[in-house]
Amino acid sequence: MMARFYLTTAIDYVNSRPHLGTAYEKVTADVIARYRRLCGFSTHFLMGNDEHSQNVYQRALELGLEPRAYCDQMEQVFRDVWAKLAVSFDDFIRTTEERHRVAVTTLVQRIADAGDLYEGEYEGWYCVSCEAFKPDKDLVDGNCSIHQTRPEWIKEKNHFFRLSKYRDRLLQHYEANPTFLQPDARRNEMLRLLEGGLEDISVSRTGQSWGIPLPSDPSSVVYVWFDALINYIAAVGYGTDDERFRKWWPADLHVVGKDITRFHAVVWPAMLMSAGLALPRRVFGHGWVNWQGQRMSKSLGTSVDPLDAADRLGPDPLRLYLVKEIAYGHDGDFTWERFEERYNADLANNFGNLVNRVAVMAHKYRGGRLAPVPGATPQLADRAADVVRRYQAAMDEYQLHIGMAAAFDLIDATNEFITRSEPWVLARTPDRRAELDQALFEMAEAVRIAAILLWPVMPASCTEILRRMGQVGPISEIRFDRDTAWAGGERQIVKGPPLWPRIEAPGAVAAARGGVTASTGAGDTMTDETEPAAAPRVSFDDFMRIELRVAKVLAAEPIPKSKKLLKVTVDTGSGERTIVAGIARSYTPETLIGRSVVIVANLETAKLMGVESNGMMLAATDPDGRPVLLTLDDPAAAPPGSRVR
RNA sequence: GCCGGUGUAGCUCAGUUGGUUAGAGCACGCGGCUCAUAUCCGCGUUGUCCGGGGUUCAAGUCCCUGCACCGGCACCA
Repeated sequence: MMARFYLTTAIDYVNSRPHLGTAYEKVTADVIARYRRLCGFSTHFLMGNDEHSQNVYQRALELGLEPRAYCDQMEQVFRDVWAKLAVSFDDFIRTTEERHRVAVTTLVQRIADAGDLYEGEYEGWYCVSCEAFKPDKDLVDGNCSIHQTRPEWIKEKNHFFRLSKYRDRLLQHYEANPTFLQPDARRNEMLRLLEGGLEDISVSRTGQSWGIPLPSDPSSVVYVWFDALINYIAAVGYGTDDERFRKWWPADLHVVGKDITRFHAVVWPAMLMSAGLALPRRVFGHGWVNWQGQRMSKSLGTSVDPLDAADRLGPDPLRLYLVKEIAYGHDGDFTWERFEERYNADLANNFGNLVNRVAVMAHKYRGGRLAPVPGATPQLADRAADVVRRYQAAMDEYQLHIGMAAAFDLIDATNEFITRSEPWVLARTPDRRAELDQALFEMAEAVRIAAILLWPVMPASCTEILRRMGQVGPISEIRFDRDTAWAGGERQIVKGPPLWPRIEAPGAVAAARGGVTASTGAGDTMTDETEPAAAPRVSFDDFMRIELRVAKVLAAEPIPKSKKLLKVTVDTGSGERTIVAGIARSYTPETLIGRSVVIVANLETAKLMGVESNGMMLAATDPDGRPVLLTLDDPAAAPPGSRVR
């Protein structure tokens, strides 16, 4: 039986479209999946969407849609992005699917049967003003530290999972399986957490309909996190197809963001232990990709920008950047400057130029037909074998960036080899014919091997390079072990246009991207690029429910102990009111006084740092995340109270 | 304030379980080649590995501590 490999990524919330950070996770997982397939594993690569979130429910309601319909639209948005990035998942699961419902119901029942689910009450001090339970540490003399009021002792019915029961077994598992959670920094974090002890966790929510009912208490739904994790077994037939489940479970690898490793490396294994199921073999917590130095934000439309590199240059250069330039497991950064630098250095100057010069020489000197000289000792073969070995060792341990570096070592070695062997000199010397034959063959052979190594990252480009290097037969028949070995045999080299033309002007891709956005308006739709077509518009009536008004700042003062908040008193035309605004990073109180601003006048009140805020000041967010206040073109013309629309 | 992360060449970053003389790419300087997308190859310059203390035969790496910067939350709903 063929060895099998099952890997998953986190399923994504659908309340915003995918951004570079999400794409990073999928691309790296895709590279692993493609590498495994190349190695001959029967591979199952799962992705999907997480739809049972209250945010999703709310978002759908705001848009006037059935939640399911909203999720249908978002699924297409996600699939389109994944297609654009050449992400080759084998299955795409949604938590609203029947197979998922069955799996959740079955697993929760198994956990209940094991005695690990109990009905309890969540109780604690509840501060009404904060609308939150307050841990003891947040109480000062029994009062809420923020509101100075005595909180209420409240009990709320809930179903709990006996997570605490599994602490020792989890520790043992970590002990026995040092690579269960990678990288080590994540593992150490979890060990510390486990050593500190675990508390049982609430796994149900009452009063909600959007979710999967708890078998034992249909008035509750399974908490979205508990629900979501189960997708990994639901997708391979748990509760619906035993044979399929036996084939694929346990997963070989869960690729997840470092922020949710706890769920995957503690909660999820405990759930599986409770249900008597095998644990995933490994969890990998990858880092963040920042954009121009700042953290990706789901709410920033601009955050999808780097994905447009895939529109302009195809997915491969972006994929290479993400995999090669960011140490897997660490945080990384995407900037256009660096992207263009890497593109020119690695792709245009090195790999692309190498492919081109080899093909051109093959044709110029030998009409494209190359073959090794019988009995000749290849000079590049050892180097290639060493690279393949290092590449494989790195990739098997998910050290993707090291694998990439190894592959590029072979490219460097080939460029060096060409300089050393000087084919153009050999070509001028008739009695060195055999040397030229051998040299031309070797460089083509090295490029062929490099193209296989880089194929998981740049599938389209490398398929084309393999074709040019004389590969016959489909890529799917290439097998890593056999086909990365130094080969002989005659082959026909094919010429072609440069794969990666140099980006000449600094900032060209980023700038061109802006131009493209503007010119694609030719589709004469009014669609805003930054909002997915699937996010329908709010109605005019809905918009008019938001009361925007001009207000004039009368006074402003910092709020003690707060970094971002200012307490601002404004004149709304019909009186004064206090607004707490998170603008202290950009504005000092003095600069605000006398200024006309735009406020949301009918926003529900909120208490922030003990100050009641009655409204919201509108501000844009600059690329560094700092607020920039909206001001009026002619403040004198629109007195406080003027409606904004 | 709490939690987490980072600090290595001018810039962006690698540095395996502690182990010789601390690396790569870009940039810069010099030289070479002409098959190639003005590409490639060779040589070269720049380091208080943030500071201080400790463990060790040996510390960029481990421990303690200080500083700086970043992020998340507390608080921008």
